[in-house]
Amino acid sequence: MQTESLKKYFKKITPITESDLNTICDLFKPKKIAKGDLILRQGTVCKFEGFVLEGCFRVFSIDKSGNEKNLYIAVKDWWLMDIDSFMNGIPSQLNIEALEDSLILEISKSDKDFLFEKLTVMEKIFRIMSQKSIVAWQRRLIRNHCLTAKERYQHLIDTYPTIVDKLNNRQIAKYLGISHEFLSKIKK
Amino acid sequence: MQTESLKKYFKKITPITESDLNTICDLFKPKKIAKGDLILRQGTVCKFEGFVLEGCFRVFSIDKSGNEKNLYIAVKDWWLMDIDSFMNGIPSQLNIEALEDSLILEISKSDKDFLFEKLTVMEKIFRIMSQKSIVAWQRRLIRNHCLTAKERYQHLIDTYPTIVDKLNNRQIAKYLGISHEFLSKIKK
DNA sequence: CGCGACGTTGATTTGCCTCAACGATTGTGG
DNA sequence: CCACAATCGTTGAGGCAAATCAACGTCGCG
Repeated sequence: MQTESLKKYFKKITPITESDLNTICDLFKPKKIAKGDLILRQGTVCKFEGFVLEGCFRVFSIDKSGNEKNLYIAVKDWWLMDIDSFMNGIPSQLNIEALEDSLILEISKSDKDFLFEKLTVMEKIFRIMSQKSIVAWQRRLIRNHCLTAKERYQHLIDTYPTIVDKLNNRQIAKYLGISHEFLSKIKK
Repeated sequence: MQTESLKKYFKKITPITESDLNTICDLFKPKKIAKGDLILRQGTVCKFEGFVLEGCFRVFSIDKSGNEKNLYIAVKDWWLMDIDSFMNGIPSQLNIEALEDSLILEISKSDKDFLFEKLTVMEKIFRIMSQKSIVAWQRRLIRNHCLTAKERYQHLIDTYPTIVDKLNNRQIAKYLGISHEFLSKIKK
């Protein structure tokens, strides 16, 4: 089953019955995305929440000078969405682009809201996921303040070697918040 | 009642019965903190979650060079804790210091876990709170990448004028991630 | 009064950016 | 399968944002 890794993912978060697991995962629909496709464009409303099964995406924003910044890179077992846009139905400030041919599981807002109403375990799962996410964002912010570009690059390699392998220098630079020329100089 | 603003806070997040509200808020205990007190020290386990009623705190970490970075400033209606340490019982990497004589509402881990088991609405409240928090952290990270120190300072003044009023230049600089000398130069 | 914390200012240094050039790699249409 | 364009990685020169270090005046407080 395509939902197998999603089920595994949920089971790691909290104990859950097989029945609940099926109810939840049945509403996630598989979707193939071709390399280069934008599945979310800033200014539009994010109508889906995606779980990556295969492939690689970048979630990025474009500032007023036209520079792209990668907020995060999503590979297997990562989530894709603009939370603010999805939750509140407002225009997104983020873009999501497939960096490879990819496969995701997608759920619509109405289906997700339905699950929140029907299954109490849904709230627990997403509460715990969200709290873990906050920790990660806080740590990343601290790293951005305390570490030099070189140290941040080293940390990235140490922490996510498999992600780094999938990215070219320009995407890595956009993630680290530096120019790709400077990244090239760092690597020596 | 001292829990009045906490109740108001929860009601804004999601509809909730008065009974549930009382069950939850009864387990939050008021606590006075004197200016300068450290209510959490890095290396120790965070055993509480705090909601600020009055006063002002800074949540900060100290890097290997001994530099302090303010992760955030908490005033009325903000939360105090190291989520990772509190959730998982591991040593904290954060410090929390009162910048003024303050008053908070505190709940212990066991009382909070009790509420999660007893009231399903608890999960919803903290799930929504956490998701809002993620949005804020993501935006802050983007600002740190895209904006200059001057622009970040201007954004801080525009967004949280009342917080800026409570802080001296050194604490503001530690929040913005710049030196206090440079902040002084920016302000002209 | 005297001390320590704070704010300011200047001189110097450094981390990183911008711009430009060039070779290497990849992708694509004929 | 090749030719060509487009994208990418590297390198260098020059510039700017911000850090560092040091000095000095101010203020609040014991």
